[in-house]
Amino acid sequence: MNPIQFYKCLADDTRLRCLLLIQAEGELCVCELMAALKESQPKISRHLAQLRQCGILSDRRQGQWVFYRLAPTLPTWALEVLQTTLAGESTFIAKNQCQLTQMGEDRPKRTQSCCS
Amino acid sequence: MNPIQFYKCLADDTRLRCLLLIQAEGELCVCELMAALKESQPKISRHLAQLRQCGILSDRRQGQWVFYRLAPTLPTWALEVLQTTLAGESTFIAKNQCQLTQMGEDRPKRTQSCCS
DNA sequence: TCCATATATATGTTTTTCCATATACTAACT
DNA sequence: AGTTAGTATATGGAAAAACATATATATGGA
Repeated sequence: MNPIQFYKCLADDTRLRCLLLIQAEGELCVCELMAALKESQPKISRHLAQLRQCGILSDRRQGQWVFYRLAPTLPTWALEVLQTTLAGESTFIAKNQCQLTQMGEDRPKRTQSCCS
Repeated sequence: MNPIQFYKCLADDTRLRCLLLIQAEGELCVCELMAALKESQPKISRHLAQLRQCGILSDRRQGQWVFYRLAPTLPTWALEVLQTTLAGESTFIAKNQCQLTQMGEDRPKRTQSCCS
């Protein structure tokens, strides 16, 4: 993981919020991030694609939804950077977490990967 | 410290090298960073000014030289991010550190801040 | 005046965003 | 099974915005 490429990924409002939310929640799909950030679908999708191509996120499809999580191959130092940021600036995504919970029953249900 | 502003500062090759070098060495002046990075004076100076304006670096003048160090007001999480990066990607600045030592006796001498 | 550093302007490049459209999957109906 | 409609996500292309760099010039201290 090239540190410049990594930090360029964190240096955008949309991407950093997505990353910290995914880190806090474990796994999120595009429509959940749209709701949490109140941003358009292409915008969210574009940034997630960039994060995936850089090796920061990995995705899995479950039916119509695509769920994103932190890539298991992410170097330890990069994971620590994300954890440190979330711990030190937890208020940064507070509003987004609130807006995520407001989805209520509209949030897609996760099925375990064993029997999807 | 706004995390987006912070990460934008790290998301540039020149700035990240300067930051990690300063962190590794404690304190460096413009001409030392010019030698370590083999970059022009205005380029180095401009990036250092940005890092200072963002509150990541602080400077002190000693004679003709201006020394930069990490700002004492830097939030803990931001300092930890820098430390984690340096520890995890120490080879990133290896060549720059080598080029810095090649300055030899041309490196400006530090006098303690008490009697500058 | 000389040296180290800072800044202004202009320019070229990268990044971000928007709109439209394409793909992938599901459900319902026949 | 095949067709149609609906939902979720991805992507191509163009316009706009942000960023980095080079050259020239200014400042400030010895």
